[in-house]
Amino acid sequence: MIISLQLESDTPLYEQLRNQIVIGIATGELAPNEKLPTVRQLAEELGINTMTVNKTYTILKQQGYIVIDRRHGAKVSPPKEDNPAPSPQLEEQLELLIAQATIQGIDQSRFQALCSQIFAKMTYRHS
Amino acid sequence: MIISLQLESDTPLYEQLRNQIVIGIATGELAPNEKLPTVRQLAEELGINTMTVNKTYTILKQQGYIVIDRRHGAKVSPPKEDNPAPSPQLEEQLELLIAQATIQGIDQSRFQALCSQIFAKMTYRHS
Amino acid sequence: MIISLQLESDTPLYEQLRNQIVIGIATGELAPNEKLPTVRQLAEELGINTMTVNKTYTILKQQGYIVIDRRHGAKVSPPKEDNPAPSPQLEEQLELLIAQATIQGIDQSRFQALCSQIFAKMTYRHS
Amino acid sequence: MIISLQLESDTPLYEQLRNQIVIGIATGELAPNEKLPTVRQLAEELGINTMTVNKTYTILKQQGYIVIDRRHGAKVSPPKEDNPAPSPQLEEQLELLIAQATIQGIDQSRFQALCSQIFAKMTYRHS
DNA sequence: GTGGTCTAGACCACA
DNA sequence: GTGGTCTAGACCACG
Repeated sequence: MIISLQLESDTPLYEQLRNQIVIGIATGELAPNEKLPTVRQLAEELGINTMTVNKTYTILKQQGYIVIDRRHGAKVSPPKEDNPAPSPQLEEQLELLIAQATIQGIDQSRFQALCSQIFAKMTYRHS
Repeated sequence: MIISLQLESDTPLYEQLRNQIVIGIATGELAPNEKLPTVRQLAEELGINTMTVNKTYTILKQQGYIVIDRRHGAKVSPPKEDNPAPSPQLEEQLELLIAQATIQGIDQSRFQALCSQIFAKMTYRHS
Repeated sequence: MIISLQLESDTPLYEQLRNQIVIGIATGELAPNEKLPTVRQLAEELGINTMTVNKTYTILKQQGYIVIDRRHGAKVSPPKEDNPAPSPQLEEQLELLIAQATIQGIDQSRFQALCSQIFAKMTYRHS
Repeated sequence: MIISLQLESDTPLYEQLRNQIVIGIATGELAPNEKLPTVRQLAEELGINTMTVNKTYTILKQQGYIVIDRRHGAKVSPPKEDNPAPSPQLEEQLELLIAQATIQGIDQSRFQALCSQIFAKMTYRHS
């Protein structure tokens, strides 16, 4: 999996990293129960500090995306059951996103098409 | 227009303010070419520092949501022509949002329904 | 409020600190909405690193014990409503504690007396 | 006796194992002077490293819960005489637990009821 | 060899 | 002046 960090960005490194891993999980590039690279490996590979990677892993663990097995390191969490109730934060963020899209001149059908296109990339399976 | 800030939130005040104004524009609560309160008025009304409001206005201007006329203060930008090409940032944010939704167990149809629901809320206020 | 850390202990510093602050809140030594010392102050006072204190504050914030206001630093959270449903972890920890007490030869009435004694120290108020 | 370990838990394996054995002793599931399985047996049964089990036994011995006889292996210690003086660690842990409960909004009567409930569960298994 | 903890010191974002 | 982020490098706990 390819990860690219922008050092000049205003979003912190640990958050950029977290986001890319989350997307990796959703697209299936990182399969459920797949082992993630060790903190040190990833830190060296990305040219950043181990503690930054460590923080990312801690957050991903807290948010339930990964699981840390003391014997084998970090693994992707097994998939969740279907949950039809979206979290309030998700709704809030989506509302803001739709507001911005609307002002940009993107109407509903265009937006829904964009969603479909992104969903097509996500091959996440609930096996 | 009612603006409520959470002083204890993780998102900075200037960003909360920016987001609420963006939503206000999208819903039509703030009409195109409508005059916004002055920095000082808004700061006092919200009980926050003028520099914070100033930063918000600067960002909104940079992002094209408002125009600042030295003589008449800040105004909401005129509406954009229909633009079928979404900005890269929008796509990126939407991708992350959809990734998180997918992992939460929300499937495409459920997500699209949520979008429709939010669009309906906006259009309703609009008219 | 007096805080004493044991550097030789096997419980990490940030956890010792977290525990003592929690007890401080419960006893009322730290009142609701009271301002906590800044990260730097506390770090210097205790002779430890700022990041250690920072980690403690982050955890306390995540667990809802404190709230971080960007303008004024960290504050004790306002008191919770009465909640008669104990968390599963609390039950689990209490079960282990009671098991150990039982093996030590402490019977139920003695244990309950000990609880009463500790409760007497807690002057926490739901104002 | 059934022992279930969570490999992904924050609490180390040797500690999980130690806790479950302590509870087993308190409930009477493991009777005084009962022989425990050998380190190798238990390790194989649980699918973990022998060093982990070894560490658990060492700790249990240090804390007086078991005695290790080189000829006959590990046995549960004989019951203690009634000892009305709780250990300082116990008090400390209980204080922290009660502090957390208090802040959660659980009052004394509710907490005492919870204690009674747990004592009842233990005594029930005991008899 | 893994992640967890801690340090000393630096710079930045926020208000 | 506050907390947030990041670094380089060290040591420890766990298995």
